Amino acid sequence: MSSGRQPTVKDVAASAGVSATTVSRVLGGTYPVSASVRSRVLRAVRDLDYVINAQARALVGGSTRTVAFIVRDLVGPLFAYIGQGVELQATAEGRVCLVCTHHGDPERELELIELMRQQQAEAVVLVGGGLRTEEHVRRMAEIAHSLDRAGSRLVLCGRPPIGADVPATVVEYDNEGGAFAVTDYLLSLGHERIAFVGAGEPEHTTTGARLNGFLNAHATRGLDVDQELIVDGNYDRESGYRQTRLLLERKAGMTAVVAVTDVVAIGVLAALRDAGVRVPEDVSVVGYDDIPLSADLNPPLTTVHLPYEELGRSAVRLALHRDEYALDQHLLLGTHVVIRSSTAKRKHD
Amino acid sequence: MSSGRQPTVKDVAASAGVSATTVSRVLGGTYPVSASVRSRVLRAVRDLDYVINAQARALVGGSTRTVAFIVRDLVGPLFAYIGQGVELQATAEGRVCLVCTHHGDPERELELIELMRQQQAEAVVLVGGGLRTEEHVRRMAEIAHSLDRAGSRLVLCGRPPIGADVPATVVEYDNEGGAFAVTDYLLSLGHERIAFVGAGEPEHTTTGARLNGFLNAHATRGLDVDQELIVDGNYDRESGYRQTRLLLERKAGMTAVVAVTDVVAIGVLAALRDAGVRVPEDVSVVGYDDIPLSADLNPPLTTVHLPYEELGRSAVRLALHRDEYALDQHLLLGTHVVIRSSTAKRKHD
DNA sequence: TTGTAAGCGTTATCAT
DNA sequence: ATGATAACGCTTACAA
Repeated sequence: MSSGRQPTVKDVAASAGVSATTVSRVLGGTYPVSASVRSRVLRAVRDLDYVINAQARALVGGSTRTVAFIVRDLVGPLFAYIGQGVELQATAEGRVCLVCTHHGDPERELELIELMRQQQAEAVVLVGGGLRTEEHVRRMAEIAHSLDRAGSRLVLCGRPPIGADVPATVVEYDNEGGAFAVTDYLLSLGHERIAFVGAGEPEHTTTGARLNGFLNAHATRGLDVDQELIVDGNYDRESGYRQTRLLLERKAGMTAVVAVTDVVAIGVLAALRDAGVRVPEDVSVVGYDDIPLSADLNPPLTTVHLPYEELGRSAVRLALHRDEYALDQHLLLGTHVVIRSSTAKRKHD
Repeated sequence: MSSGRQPTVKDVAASAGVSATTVSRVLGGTYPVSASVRSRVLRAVRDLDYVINAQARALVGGSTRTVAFIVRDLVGPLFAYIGQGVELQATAEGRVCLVCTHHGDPERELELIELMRQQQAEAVVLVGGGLRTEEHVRRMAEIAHSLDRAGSRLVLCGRPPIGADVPATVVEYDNEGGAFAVTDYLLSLGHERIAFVGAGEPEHTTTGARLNGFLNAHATRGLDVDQELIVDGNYDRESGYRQTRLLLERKAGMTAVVAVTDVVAIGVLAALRDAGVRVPEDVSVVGYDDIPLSADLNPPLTTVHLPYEELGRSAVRLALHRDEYALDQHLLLGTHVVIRSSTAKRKHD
């Protein structure tokens, strides 16, 4: 009965007493086939437990119906939500998703794009911010052209465009505007010494833009920023914790903290709590991203809301229908401040 | 110069003045090639910006070097961490990851497995619990055989085995044992009326096993469980919130709550807080999963720790090296209770 | 060491 | 409506 290998169209054809072409037509549904033949074929398919070989189909058909998304990691809440949007839209459009993580290594990111090009992905979605160095941008532009030649599409999701004549789809949210708004909110509460935690990677687009918004909010009000209050760190909870401890130890005297992300803010909150500093009575804290758990933190976190899922969905939608849109696709989604309980008016002492 | 299509081995061969076979050998590194030819080929590859077509290679080479993981959703913290483990191990083994989400729909889960079979995935990893109905188990067993015939491997990650002679790899953690331990801990604190929140899907393996552990812990001490305290719900935060409100409204009089997951526990905590019930002074709360944020909740949550990442890594490792292991692969990873601040001795009034 | 030819499983083209 | 044949891009005998 069953040999060792998988049944192919030929096996099905033989079993149904028709040609391979006919089997293909029944399965593809692209062509008229007589009812009797159709049912015989379908029966053979069931009997043999046949499934089509997607590789072979892609080889001749042209498209793999595959979308790739490349992300820092799967566990960052923000990335996960954007990834969710990517996956949902891809599935809705009948595509399969490939996923890879680069753990913050830009070199690895480039390798992964190459890998996805080998996989003939229809679109390669880069989720989250990236490096902004001249070298990196240049290589990214080259890659965009490579993908374009291959009929694929580079999509920057949560990252600014990399050049006017670079074939890429860009879907970003307003990092600078959101940071401006939330900083301005703190200033309006009377805070004058506001720390920025997580400025460690200024060439990184996300950090850079958020830091700019922070600085601009001060500049707009004619305020100077004490450089002592702008501290390093990456996107980890640990980083927020550590840097806040350092700020406290060196008696920086801030009455508010802007964390580069909600996850960092979680570390900030923990450090303050451990040091016996009350939030928001003594120090106000804000985050960025509005990850779903931020309302359940202690205290609930004031932050900037991002349309994460919409971001992922738009990225895929635009990339797959790029012929229907303008050539230089660029979508900037809005953000808004969500006020919870981690912020309060500055207490004048 | 460049035509519209992607360069192929033939183009590279022509450009380097060699045969396609030689190009393949250079790129595959599987065969001796003279240094001069090698460098000419590599130059042509760079000049033409050639990348190999993974589909075509898979078609002839046999393997796609692809691992699929199918998960409820990407944003559930536990799933994300397990998925992270899957992705890490797959990458470490030189594989590419396909990812799909079924949003809790068992029917959809089966469809996705079929899709992954078409994609010729080397292994199909099902992350998280599943249905335990006779019908579902039967179909799952069939699928395991189908995949096996196709040279692929079904992996159940966080789900019990589905039969002795079913070709599948199983990596689970001790749901029942963990639930037993954490319930026992609450009983040892003097609690007698303990609610179980999230028993809505008893045919679901995860819920079923945890509920069993909860009941056994009582039985072992010869205690009866008031059925009123076992309430419905799924795995959402909202569910935990809603069911807790109902418990309070109907004055169930519990002094402790076991939530089926940490995410549900977050809802429980929120509902208690909103009702002015203090945790742990008035009511103790425990979760399950030990998601990374559970230490940052208000108050920090006592819960059961799972080796999430290890779970995902083992799943992939075993599946890809199944020839080196026993045929019936079954790994049961341990869990342990993590005591934080959401639990306290029952106050006798 | 290198080249020729066949074949992987599918679909598109051209017959019939 | 159905079938034969070529082609997709690659690798692996087999030959030289």
